[in-house]
Order: sequence, then structure tokens, then C-alpha cells
Amino acid sequence: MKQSTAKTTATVTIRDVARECGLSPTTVSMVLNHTPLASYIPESTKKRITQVAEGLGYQPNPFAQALRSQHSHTIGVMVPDIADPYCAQILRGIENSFSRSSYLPFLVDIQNDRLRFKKYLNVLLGRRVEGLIILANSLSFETELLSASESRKIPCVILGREPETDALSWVATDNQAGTQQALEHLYRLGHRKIAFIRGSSMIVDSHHQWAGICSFAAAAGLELDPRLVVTLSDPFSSYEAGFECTKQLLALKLPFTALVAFDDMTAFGAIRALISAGLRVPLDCSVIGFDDIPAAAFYNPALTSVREHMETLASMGAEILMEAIRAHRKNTTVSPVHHKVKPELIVRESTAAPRDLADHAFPHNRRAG
Amino acid sequence: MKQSTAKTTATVTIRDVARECGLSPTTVSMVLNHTPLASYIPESTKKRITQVAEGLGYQPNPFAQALRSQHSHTIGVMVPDIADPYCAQILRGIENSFSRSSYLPFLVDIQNDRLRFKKYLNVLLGRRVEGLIILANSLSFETELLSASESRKIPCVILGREPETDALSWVATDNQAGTQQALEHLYRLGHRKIAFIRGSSMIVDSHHQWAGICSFAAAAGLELDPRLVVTLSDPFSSYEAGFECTKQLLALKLPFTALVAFDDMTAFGAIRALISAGLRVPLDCSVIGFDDIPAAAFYNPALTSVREHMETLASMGAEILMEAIRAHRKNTTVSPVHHKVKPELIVRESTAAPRDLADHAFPHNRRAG
DNA sequence: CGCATCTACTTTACCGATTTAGTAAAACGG
DNA sequence: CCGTTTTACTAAATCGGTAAAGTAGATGCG
Repeated sequence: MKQSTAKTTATVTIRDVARECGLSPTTVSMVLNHTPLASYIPESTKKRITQVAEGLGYQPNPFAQALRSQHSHTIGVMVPDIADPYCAQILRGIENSFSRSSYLPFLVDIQNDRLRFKKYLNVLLGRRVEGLIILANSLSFETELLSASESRKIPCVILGREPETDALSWVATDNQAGTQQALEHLYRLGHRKIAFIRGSSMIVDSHHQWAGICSFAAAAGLELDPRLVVTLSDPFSSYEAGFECTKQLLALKLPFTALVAFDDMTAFGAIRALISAGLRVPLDCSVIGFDDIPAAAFYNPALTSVREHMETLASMGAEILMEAIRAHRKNTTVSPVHHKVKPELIVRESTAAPRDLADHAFPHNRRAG
Repeated sequence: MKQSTAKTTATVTIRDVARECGLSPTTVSMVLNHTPLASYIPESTKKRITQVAEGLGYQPNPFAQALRSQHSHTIGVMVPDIADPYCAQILRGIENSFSRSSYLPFLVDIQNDRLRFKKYLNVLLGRRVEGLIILANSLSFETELLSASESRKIPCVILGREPETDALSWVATDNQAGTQQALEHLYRLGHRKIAFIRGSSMIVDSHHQWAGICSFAAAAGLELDPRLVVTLSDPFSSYEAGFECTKQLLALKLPFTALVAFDDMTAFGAIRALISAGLRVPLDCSVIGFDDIPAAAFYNPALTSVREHMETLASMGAEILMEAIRAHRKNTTVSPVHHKVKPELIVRESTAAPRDLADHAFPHNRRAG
């Protein structure tokens, strides 16, 4: 049965299509790519070519195309940790933005490891990606390595948090606005004695977050008790850290009716500590998180948190990158673009009016204590 | 000192290296690739070549290499949903396995959408990936499309759950063993009245899970009350479904001291329902999940669950794929490989001895009710 | 000494698509 | 009727790297 035409698995090339049509590869190429010259080819021939190509299942060899055109139709995406839900959401946004274009991303997981960053930056540049999207996280950023990529003149966007330099494009959440909203929410519920768990000072975000707290407090005339402000030392393992910090806060025996946590994991740790101490959330103490990771919605109690619009972040980043790539192809340069995206407060069950006000202020149907 | 050789951003080619060495590109290629013929080149020359290549920052053009060698050094990885922590863990495993080899994965997110699957399968084949790893999830699988990829003769491994056909390689968790362990754990704690939330019958796993339950029950002489067994109808949104199912179970007014949930999200929903009903977990009712998603560890209470060894799954899958790719390169074929990986029971706080036995059986330090 | 073998390379021919520079015939214009 | 333009294509060069097939000098060996 099987014809022994040597090649069995052979993929069809443009030559096969050309032969089948009785034309030259050039003509086929011109027609399939709608080059200007193709306008001289009669409709009938064009139709025949496209039909034959379709019929044979012709798919142009991307390597030949890339080699000739010097365009890989590929971008690199680096994430600090794929397992981080924060990353996952952004990835989806990027995916969606690029699915329309003919670009395909190479995704690499840095696993919060400087060496891997260095290694994979090289791998991606070696693969001739036309642009880079770098997801920043807590880790203070390797801008020096990015400048290495700059020397290669490849467009690059940083997503998630503001880097130190403005020489690169970035899109980040407006953390200051976020904590402002969070504190305002608590304030309006009637809270006045509020504790804070700040992020590690090694993280830029922490400062922006704190700035938001201070600015709202100043505007509202709310007094912040410095003894009720603790700072995480370890930028990782925020669950355990949140637990420990909250135990410390409780040990002070200073009353507080609400707690603002640096992020959701910290908030989970804090809730755990409060409950272990026999307190009820939100009845005895409200807790508010930051990031609105997926688990926040189904946590027990469901966590009030500040949601960053990751999809927006991602699609803006993708858009900026595409623009830069287009410019780069034309040998022009665009100046770096910066955007801050305002987050949104998602009110769930971990916040309520302080107990002494609870009955008359917000008669929500909370479960019996 | 830099000679102004016109090209500014130009990447260095093998010809540049050759010129700099006063040799032909072939010689450079032979040396850098350690081809057999390179053994005739004296050590001194080899050293010079590698040094010049290094010095100029030469990185071979992967498209030229792929074009010539017909090897893309690329694989395709398809996941049903990157945001799913289940996927994330496997991805890390795959990443790690391939970081040693010179292969780089293209990751695509199917977003549980048949159309996207079809589309991206084509995109990946178009990009000439040398192999495919497909992460299966709840969704019953598009084997028909995989057979399409089979016609292209590209190696393929399915990860996560057993597909219907054995014509493809797969690695999956031994769900039956998992539920057996779970039930045994509860049985040993002293539970005899146990409720079950089964997964949708549309999902193959559910059957394996149930088989494990039945086999342990039969062996231990445990009687299963069919009224205490409910089945999820919707394969998605298991949190809400778990909540609803548990309310139904409670409405029956039949006593039960433990509940086995189909997966962790279902378990979270169940816990929520139990707590709303004024029951304490695990004091009044133990709950056990399946999958051990990251949130299980920091849930409140921390969830006892069956952990699937994703990293193992992933690295076995990657190994199988690499083997198949190697075979494919030599034009030989390997028969499909199948593996079941035994999961592990992770005991946390959501399970304890039933109340009437609690005081003398397991005097754990639980928080006051 | 003469032929084979080894060493140290180079030349040529691809891989598959696209771009540039044609060419030949048909249509047009004066 | 002849030159120009338009139409409908094709041949050859190119992208960068590598495999196959040389080549030329040095060395070995009978």
C-alpha cells in the first residue's frame, strides 16, 4: 500500500505547493503573503494556490521564515514563580493579548533565583525573542541584567511593580491608592484603633503601601499608634510571618479592632493567630489583605482584600511591548512608557464594624459566634 | 579601539568568528559542535576558536540550526488552566526537567476551551515542536485531536489523569490508592458513619476514586450508607458545589462524623457549610480533601488531603517524552509508556477522632471550642 | 621511492522561505 | 506597426549554520 517515496513523515514545503500548481515557489510565496507584486497575479491563480496549499496542509516553516526575515515571532516572558497565583493571572492576560497576534511566548519560571534569571535571560536572547515581559515580584529587581538586554536593544516591559529605574517601560499597580482605599474602608466602618503589618522594607511596594496609609490617616485625622505597626523582616513565607507578627501584636495587650496586612498570605497567617487567641474575625477584629489572590474568596472567613487588576496590567504590558516591537522593526525607538493601574477594594466577610458599634451600624447577617 | 564595521546592532555570526580566526565557518562549526571530524583539529586551534567565539559573544542562530538539522529544540506544553495551582506545580516539574536539556517549552493555556485546544495544537505543530506534553484535567479529553497529532508522528505524553485510550503515553496519579488511604485514615481514627461527595461521573477520576473507597470498605468490613453519598453534577465550580452538597447532606438529619470530598475545593465548600450549620471541624465532623492544593496547608482549619506528587508526575512525563523524542530522531518508535504514581496522605487539622472517642484516643492540642 | 594514510583544514551544497532582479508575453498608445 | 507599459510570472541570491565531499601537505611503511 504505502508508496515508498522515501519520505513518509515529510512535511509539505512551498516547493510541493508550487509543483502541484505548476508554478514557481516565488509565486506561491507572493500570493500567500499578499506582497505588493501579488496584485499582478489573477484571482483565479491565487485561488488555486490557496486551495492547493490548504489541501496539502501546507504550513510555512517558521525557521526558514525567521532566518530570512530576522523576525522570530516570539517573545520571552519571565515570571518569578509560576506557582504564585499572582503570576498565573497575569499570564492569562498576556496569553490573551498575544493570541490575536502571531506571536508566541516562551515562558520561563525564575523560581526566585538570581542565577536562573541570568541563565534564562541568555537562553531567551539566544532564541532571538523579539521582546521581553518581565514579571517582577517581591524580589528587588536585577536591573543591571536588564540593561544587559538593553544593550541588545530588545524591547522590554516590567510588569507588576515599579522598578527603580525609569529607563524601562513598566506597568504596575498603584499600591498607594490601594492601601488608601483599604484604610478608608475600615475608617468608615468605625475603626480607630488599627494595627498594621508592613511588608519588608526590602520591597519597594511596602513603601508605597505605607505612603497610602499615611496619606489617608493624615487626611482623615486618624492617629496611628506606632506600637501597632510591625514590619515583616523576611520577604518570603508571609503566612508564617503574618502568624508570628500577629502574636507579637496580641502580646502587647494594646486593644485594636482591625488589622491591615501587607498581603493576603500575611492576612491568612494573621487570622490564624487571632483565632488561636480565641478572637473571632471579623467580630472581634477585622482583617484586610492585599492582592486578592484566588484563595481570598473561599477562605474562611472570605477575605476583604485589595484586588489588583492583573488582566489589565498584563494587557497594557503586552500592548506596550507590541508597540515597541513594531517600532523596533522599523528601526525607530519609542521612549519608555509607564502606567499605574488603580486597584479595587473587594469587600468580603473579614471586615465589619467594630463590636461596640456592630449592632446599630451594619446589621449584616453574620453567623452566630 | 572598536572597529566601525558598519553594523551596530548586528549579531555575530559564525562567519564573523571564522574571519576573526582566519578559518572557514565549517571549521568553527565543527569545533563548537564537537563533531567527529573536529578530532583532527589541533587543541591550540580549538582553543583559539572557542575563545574568539566567547569573546565576540557568538550565539548560534537557532533558526539556521533548526532549518538545517530539522530539530527545533522546542516542545509544546498545553495546560487546561494556568491559574489552577494543580497545573502550576506540574509546570515547575516540567521546567526543571527540561532546564538541563537544551529544549525550551512553549506553554499554552487552553482555558478549558475546546476551540483553543484545537487552535493551539495547530500553532504548536506549526512551530515544529518536537514533542507535546498535555496536562489533562477534569475535562474529558480530546483524544480525537491527539490522534491528529499522531498522524504527524510527534511524540506526546498526557499528564495528570488517565485518558481513555492507551495508544498514547501517560502518567497519572493512582486515585484509587489515594482514596483508599484517605478512608483508611478515617477508619483508624474510629469513624464509621462517613459521608462522601463524589466527583461528577463525567470525570474518569471519580470512578477510580470511588473504586478505592469501595475496595477499602469491602476489605475492612465498613458499611457505606448510600444515602450519605452525593455526587457533584457540575464538573466545575466545586467550591459552591461542595457547599450545596453538604447542605443537602445535613438536611438529611442522618448522623455522620466524617466527610470525604472529591477534591480540596469541594472540601473547602463543605467545611464552610458545616461551620455555617454551627458544626466544628474537626470536632464535630472531620473533613478530608484530595489534591493537596497549596491553599490546603494554610486553610482554616488546615486541610487533611491526599497529595499527588506532581513533580514526580512531571519529571516522569518529561523523561518519557525525551526518550520518545530521542527515538523519533533515530526514526525508531517506542511503544507508549504508562505509569501510575501513588499519592500520599497529608494529615493536618481537619481530621480527628470522632467526638465520643476524642478524649481518650487522640489527645491533640486543639483550640478551645 | 612511491603509494597509502593521517592531519588540518576548505569548498560546495543544502535546509525552506523570501526578496531582488529579471523575462516574456499581452495590451496599449500614437 | 513599433515602442512602452502592464501583466504574469521565474531565476538567483540570501538568511546562518552544517553535512558531505573535497584538497593539500605531512607522515608512515614496504
